Amino acid sequence: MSENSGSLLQLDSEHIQRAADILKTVAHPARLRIIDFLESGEQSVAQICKYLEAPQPFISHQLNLMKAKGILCSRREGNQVFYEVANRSVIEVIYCVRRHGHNNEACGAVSERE
Amino acid sequence: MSENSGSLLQLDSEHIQRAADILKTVAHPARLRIIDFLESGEQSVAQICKYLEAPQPFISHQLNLMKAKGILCSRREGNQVFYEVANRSVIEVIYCVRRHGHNNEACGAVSERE
DNA sequence: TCTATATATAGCGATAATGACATATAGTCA
DNA sequence: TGACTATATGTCATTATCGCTATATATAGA
Repeated sequence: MSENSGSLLQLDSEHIQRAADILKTVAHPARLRIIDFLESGEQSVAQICKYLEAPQPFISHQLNLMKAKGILCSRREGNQVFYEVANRSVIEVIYCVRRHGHNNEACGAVSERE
Repeated sequence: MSENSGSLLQLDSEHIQRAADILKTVAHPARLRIIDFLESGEQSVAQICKYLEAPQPFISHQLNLMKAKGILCSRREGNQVFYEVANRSVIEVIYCVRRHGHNNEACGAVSERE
């Protein structure tokens, strides 16, 4: 009855849309590096800026994007704001992609042409 | 010395870029559904079109995008072309995202506002 | 209150992704 | 060869994303 008959991942359209949304948000070099940096624990905006060597408004924007998607959460302490990864499973996603990269390097599966 | 000191995921800029690229390609409802559909094995373009109820040029475009990134691979048989997932780790990525979705549903971590 | 610091938001031009459509190519069979 | 089926490609308007700059807000301390 459902549109996903035959789907082993059991993704209905709602889950699909949500998954695409999360993935799209993570699929950005700066945001990946931020998540990577936060993997070891929370960091202030200033520390993240320093680590990525990027302007503060840019970082703030990326942080807010990820926070809006529930990927990060934040905590204010004085006039600093600390961000951390809200859900470890996002880290897992990146691990998977990294593993994918390695597998592909190994077998040279990147074929741009036929 | 490297730019990723402190990074536990050990992603250098090359890997970061590649990971972002893969994720960006996967981060699309139609492409997610295609991967989902192909999870159980190869399918022809026509079968994928039927499953997604989408026009053939649209599906072909999505398939070619994913093939170019090494996510899918294809095989011609007569005048049909069969596509399959080139690397199981992409499936893992989707599993992770799905798990992420579930975790977030459970704890209601999606906070659009402060 | 004023000032300094830390962070967030708004506006904008450039660029890229999306999806629809028309058309081209490849293979099969008569 | 020609007709037919299956798939791929090109064009294009719309929309979304990107990253920069200027500015706004929030907090702390004097």
